[in-house]
Amino acid sequence: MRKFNEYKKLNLPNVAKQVLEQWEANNIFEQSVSIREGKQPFVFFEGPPSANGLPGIHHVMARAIKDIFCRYKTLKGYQVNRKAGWDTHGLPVELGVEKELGITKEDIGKKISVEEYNNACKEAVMRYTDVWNNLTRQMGYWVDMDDPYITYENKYIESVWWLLGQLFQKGLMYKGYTIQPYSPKAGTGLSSHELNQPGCYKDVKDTSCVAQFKSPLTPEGGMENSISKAFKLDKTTDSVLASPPPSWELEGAFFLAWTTTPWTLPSNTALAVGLKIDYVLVKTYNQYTFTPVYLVLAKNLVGKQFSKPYFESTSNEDFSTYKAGDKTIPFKIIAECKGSDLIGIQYEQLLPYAQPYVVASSVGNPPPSGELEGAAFRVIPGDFVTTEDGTGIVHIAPTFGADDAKVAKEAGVPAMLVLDENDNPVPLVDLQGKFRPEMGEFAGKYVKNEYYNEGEAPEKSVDVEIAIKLKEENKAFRVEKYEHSYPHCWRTDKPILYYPLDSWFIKTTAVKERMIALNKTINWKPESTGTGRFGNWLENLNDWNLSRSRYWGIPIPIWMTEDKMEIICIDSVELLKSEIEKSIAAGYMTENPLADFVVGDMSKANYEKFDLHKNYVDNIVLIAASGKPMKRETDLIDVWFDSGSMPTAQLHYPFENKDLIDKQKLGIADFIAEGVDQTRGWFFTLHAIATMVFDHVAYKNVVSNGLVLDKNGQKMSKRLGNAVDPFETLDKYGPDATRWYMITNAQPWDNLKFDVEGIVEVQRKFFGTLYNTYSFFALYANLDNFTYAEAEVPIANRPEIDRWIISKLNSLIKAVENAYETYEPTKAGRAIQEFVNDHLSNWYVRLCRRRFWKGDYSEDKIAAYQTLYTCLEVVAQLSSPIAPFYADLLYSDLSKVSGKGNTTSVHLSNFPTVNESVIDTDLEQRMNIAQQVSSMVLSLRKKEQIKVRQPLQKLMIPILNPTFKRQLQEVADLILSEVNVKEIEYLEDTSGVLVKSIKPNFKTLGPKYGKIMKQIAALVTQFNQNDIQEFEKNSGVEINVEGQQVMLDSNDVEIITQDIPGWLVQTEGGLTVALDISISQELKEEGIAREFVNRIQNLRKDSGFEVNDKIAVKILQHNEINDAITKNKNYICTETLATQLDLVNELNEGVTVDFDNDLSTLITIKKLN
RNA sequence: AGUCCUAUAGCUCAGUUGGUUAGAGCGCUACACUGAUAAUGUAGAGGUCCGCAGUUCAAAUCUGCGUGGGACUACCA
Repeated sequence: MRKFNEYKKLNLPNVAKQVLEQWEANNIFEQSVSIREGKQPFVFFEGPPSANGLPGIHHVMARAIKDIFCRYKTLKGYQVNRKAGWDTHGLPVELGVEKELGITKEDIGKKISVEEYNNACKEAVMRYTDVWNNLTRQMGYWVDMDDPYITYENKYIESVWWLLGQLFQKGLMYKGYTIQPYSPKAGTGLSSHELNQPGCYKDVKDTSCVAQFKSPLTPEGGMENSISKAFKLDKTTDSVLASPPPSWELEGAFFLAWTTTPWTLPSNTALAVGLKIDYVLVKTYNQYTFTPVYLVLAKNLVGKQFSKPYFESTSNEDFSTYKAGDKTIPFKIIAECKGSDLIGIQYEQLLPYAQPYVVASSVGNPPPSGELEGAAFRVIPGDFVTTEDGTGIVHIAPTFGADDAKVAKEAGVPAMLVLDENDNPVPLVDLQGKFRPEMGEFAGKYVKNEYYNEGEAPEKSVDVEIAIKLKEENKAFRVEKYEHSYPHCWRTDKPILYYPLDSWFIKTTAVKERMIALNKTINWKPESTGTGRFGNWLENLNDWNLSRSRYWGIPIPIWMTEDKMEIICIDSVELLKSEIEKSIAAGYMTENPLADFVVGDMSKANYEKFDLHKNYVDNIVLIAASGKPMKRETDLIDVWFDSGSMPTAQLHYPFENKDLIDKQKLGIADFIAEGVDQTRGWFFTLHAIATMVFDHVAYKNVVSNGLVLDKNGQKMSKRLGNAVDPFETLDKYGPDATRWYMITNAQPWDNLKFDVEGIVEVQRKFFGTLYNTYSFFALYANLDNFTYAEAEVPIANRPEIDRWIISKLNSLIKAVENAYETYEPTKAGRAIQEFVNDHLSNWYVRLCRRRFWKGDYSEDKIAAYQTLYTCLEVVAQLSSPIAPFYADLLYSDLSKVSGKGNTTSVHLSNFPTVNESVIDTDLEQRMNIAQQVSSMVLSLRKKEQIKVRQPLQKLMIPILNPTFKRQLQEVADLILSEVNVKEIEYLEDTSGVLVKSIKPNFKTLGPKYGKIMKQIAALVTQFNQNDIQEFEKNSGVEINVEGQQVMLDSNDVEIITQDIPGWLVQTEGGLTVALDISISQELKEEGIAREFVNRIQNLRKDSGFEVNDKIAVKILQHNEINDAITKNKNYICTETLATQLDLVNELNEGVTVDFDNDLSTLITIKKLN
C-alpha cells in the first residue's frame, strides 16, 4: 500500500536541497522545456549580469520575478527557453583590473600591452561565474547556464557588428562632436560614471566675473529687435533719456552675464535668457570705470547684484552729483520686460580674438549650408536659466558646455570654432588645455593654473587676467572670488574641462516618433514607468553617443581614410577577411590574421582562431577604392549596445538561426524583467536597436522592479554594512520562504524593505500552515488507506462545506491565473496565502476535523479526503512558480500516491483549469454569513464567560428577507456545531419586538439630492420605530426637506435590526444575533460530559496511545458528576474510543482532574487489545 | 535642477468607479482550545489616512502647492 509521506517537522532549507537534488538527478528543468517541444514558444530574454561583481540579495528578487513567469508559462503549456548571458565588457571591469595590476590607463601600451590588458580583463570578468551559478541553482532560478551568451565572444561581436552595419547602411550613424568631461592632463574623456566617483566634485574658489555685453539701444539700420524696443523706451521713461548729460554713454546698454570660468568668455557666441523671467533695465555707474551705464538683468537678482557699493535711488540729484571714486553708487530701475522680449537682440562680441568658423564638418552629417551671417552674438532662449544666482542671463560658450551647445544648436548659433593648420575646426583651447595662437596675449597659456607643472604656474591665472582686462575696458560689472563645487579628474586630481570631443553617434532622434509609437504597444509594469520615465525619456531623446575611448569592449567596425572621404563599415568576419586580402595585395598588410578562418564554418573552433578585440583589429589597415589606406576609428562602442544587441546576438544572427528570428519571431520577447534602473539602460537599448534595425518592439511585456532596501529603508551597501548576504539568507530560511516573502510583501515595482523577520513570518504563517494542513491530511489518509483510488465523489453529493471550499478553490484558480497573466505576482501570492490560511486551514479543516477521524470509511469521508487532496494539489500548482521547491515536494507527495497528474514534478504538470460550474457565489456568501454568525456567538460567549464546551440551547437571528433566511438555514448545522448550540430560532419580523435602525444610503441619494443630502441624512437618522415600520409597510416614504419633496424608497435606506429586547445581543454590519444563555440541568450535564471527554483525550495523548487504540476508563464517582456521566455514557465512549466506562467507588491510582467549579475527581485509563 | 515612484495602526501592507464605523498580518494585552499541538482560535488596545489649500452634498481616494523617503537623468552660468 502506498502511503503519503509524513514528516516530523518542516525544514524549508532541507526541502530545497532535497528537491534540488531530485531536479538535477532527473533533469527536470531540461524536461520542462523538452516536453513542450513544438508548443507555442514564450520568449524570454535574460538581461546579462556582469560576473565581475558578486551577486546581492536584490538579484534574488529580480531573478525570482523572471523565474515566476517563465515557470507559470511552462505550466500553461508554452515552451520557455531561457538562455543565460554574461555582460563582460565595460569600465568597471577595466577599473578592477587596473587596481589589481596596480596600473593606470597611461600604462596601457607601455608597461603592459593592450593584449595582456585585455586578457586580464577577460579573465577577471568571468571570475565569479561560479558564485553566480551557485546562487542561480540555490534560489531555484531556472535558466540555461550551460550554454550562455557571452558578450566578448567573437560570434557575439560579429552579430553586434552586423547590427551596426545595418545602422550604418540606413544612414543612422554619423561622426560629430559633443561636449564631454575631459581631462587635459590625462588626455582623455571621462564618463559620467568616472565623474561620479567619490571625491571628484571638490569645492574650489574661482575668479568669477559678471561681464557687460554691449548692445546698442537702437541699432543703426533699424533692427527689429533692440533694447529700446524690448523695454519700450522713449523720452518719458527716464529723465536722462530726455536730456542726456554730455558724459552719459547713451548709444548702448549692457547685458549682464555671470561666469565662474572667465576663460570661456572669448568663446562666447550667445546669451541665454528665460522666456518667462522678468528683466529690468537699470541705470547706474560702473564701479571700476565710473562710466554711466544701462544694464539688463533679471528683476529678482537686482538685490543680489546691486549690493554694496550700490544703493537704489530715484532722485536725479544722486545721479547728477555722482562723481568718479565716490564710495557709493546710485542705481535706478527704469524699465521692465519679459525674457521673451529680449530674444534676438544682438550684442557686440565681448573679446573679439576670433570669429566663429561656420560649423564643424561632420562625416555623414554635413553641416547645413548657408550659415547665417551674424547668427552669433545674440540673445537666445534657454529653459535651464534660473534666477537662483548670477544675473538671469547666461553666457553661452557652445564649445565648453553641454547645455550651451544644446541651446545654441537649437537657436542656430554657431560655436566658437576656428580652423587649425590642417583646416580642421577646433575650439580656442587645445587638447592640452592651452589657448590657441588666435588668443593674442593669452596664446599658449593654460586656461587653468592647475595644468602647469609644479612651480611653473604664473602668478595671475588666465581667469584673473581676463577679469582685469574686462575691468579696464568697461566690460566687467563685478569681479569676485566664488566658491563652488567643480568636478576633478579622478586620476590626475586636476579640474576637468568640458570640451568638444569627436564621437560616433547613432541618430536615434531620426526614429524618435517610431520609438514612441512602438512603446505605446508595450505592456509596462508598472504602467507609469512606460508612460512616465521611459516615455518622457523618448520625448526628449538625444542622439546616442556610441563612442568610448577604452580598451576592453567591442571595437567600432569602421575604417576610414585619413581625409575622411572614404569609409567602410565591416559587418561580418567574412567581409573583414576579404578586405584584408585586398589590403595585402596592395601591400598595406603582410599577412591575414583571419587566414585560418573558414568562411561559413560556424563551429566554435573556427570562431576561436582569431579575436575581434581592439588589440587585434587596430593593426588591420584596409584599402579604399581610391587605393588610399584606411585605419580603424579607434573608439570602442558603449557597452549598453552590447546588451541591447542580445535578442539577435545571442543566436549569432543572421549568420546562424536566421529562421528562428525571421520566421518564428524569437527576436521579440514576450517578457523581460529587470530593475527600474535599467529604464534608460537595457530597456532603452533593446527598444532602440529593435526599432532602428527591425522596426518592431524588442519586448511585449516588461516588469521593472524596484530596489531592495534594508529594513530601515536605507539603500544596501557594503560600506554601510547593511547589505544582506543572499547565500546566508537562502541557507537559513530556504529559497521558498525568501522568494515568497519578497514577492508577497511588496509589489515588485515598489521598493522592498527587506527584513528577515518577514521571512520568518512567511515561513511560519504560510508554509507552516500549508505543511500542517498536509500533515493532517496525510495522517488520516494513511490510517484510512486513502490513495484517491475511489471514483470521484460527484460534487453535488458532497456536503455544503466541501462544495464551498471547492467553489473557493476555483475562484482562487481564476484569480491567480488572472494575476499571473497580468504580471502581478504579488496579487497571486497574496490570494493563495489568504486561501490557505483563512479558508482552507482555519475554516475548512477546522470544521471538518471530525469527518477525517470519526466513523467508517464512508462516502462522506472519501469526499472529505478528495476535497482536501484537490485543494492541496491545486495550491501546490498555483504556488509552484513562486515557491518552486516546497510546492514540488507537496505536489509529488500527493501525486506519487494517487498517481494523478504528473508524478515526477509539479513543474511538468499543467496549470489547473477553472471549473466555472462549481463556483457558487451564493454558497460563498452564505458561508460568509456562517463565519460571521459564529464569530459573533463566540464573542457573546466570551463576554458571558461561557466556555464553548458548555452547550447552549438556542440562538436567535432576526430575518429581514427570505434570501437571508434560506442562506442561513443552509449553513445552520455548521454554525450550530461550531458554536456548540442546539438550535436556531428565526425571528420573522411580525412580532414587532425587534428594535431597528435606519441609515440613509448616500450612494443612491447623493447624486439625486446633492446639496440637501445632509439634511435628508439628519431627518432619516431621527426616524423612530414607528416611522421605520411605516416605511417598511409602504416600502418608502415622502419627506419634506427645505421645501423640497423627497421620495425615499427601499433602495435609498438601509434598515437593520439593532436589538432584541430581553436577550443578549451582538450586532455587526447588518447582522444581529441573540444568544439564550440559560443553562438547564441537562445542558449542564452535557457540558460536564464534554469536559470529561476532553480530559480523557488529554490522558490518552499523554499516555502515548495511538489515535485508534481502544481504552477502558474508570472514574471515581462524585455527586456533582455522576448523573452527567451515566446519562452521557454513550457519548463519552464513542468520543474517546472507550469500550468500558465505569464509575467506581474507590480509585487508588489515577490522575486528578479539576473542573471550573472547584470540583475534582480521579480518572484512570487503560489500553485494551 | 528635471522626471518618475512613494507616504494609511508600533512594523509590513490592503483599501474597487469618491459614499459616512478605514481593514489584514506581525507585535502587544487578555482569554480560550487541546485527536492539526513546537499547532490553532477569539477578543481588546492601537489612526491628524504626511501637511496645507481646492473641487464636491460627500475626499484616504480627484486637483494644486509643499514636506519626508527613494530612483533615474543632467549638472549649474
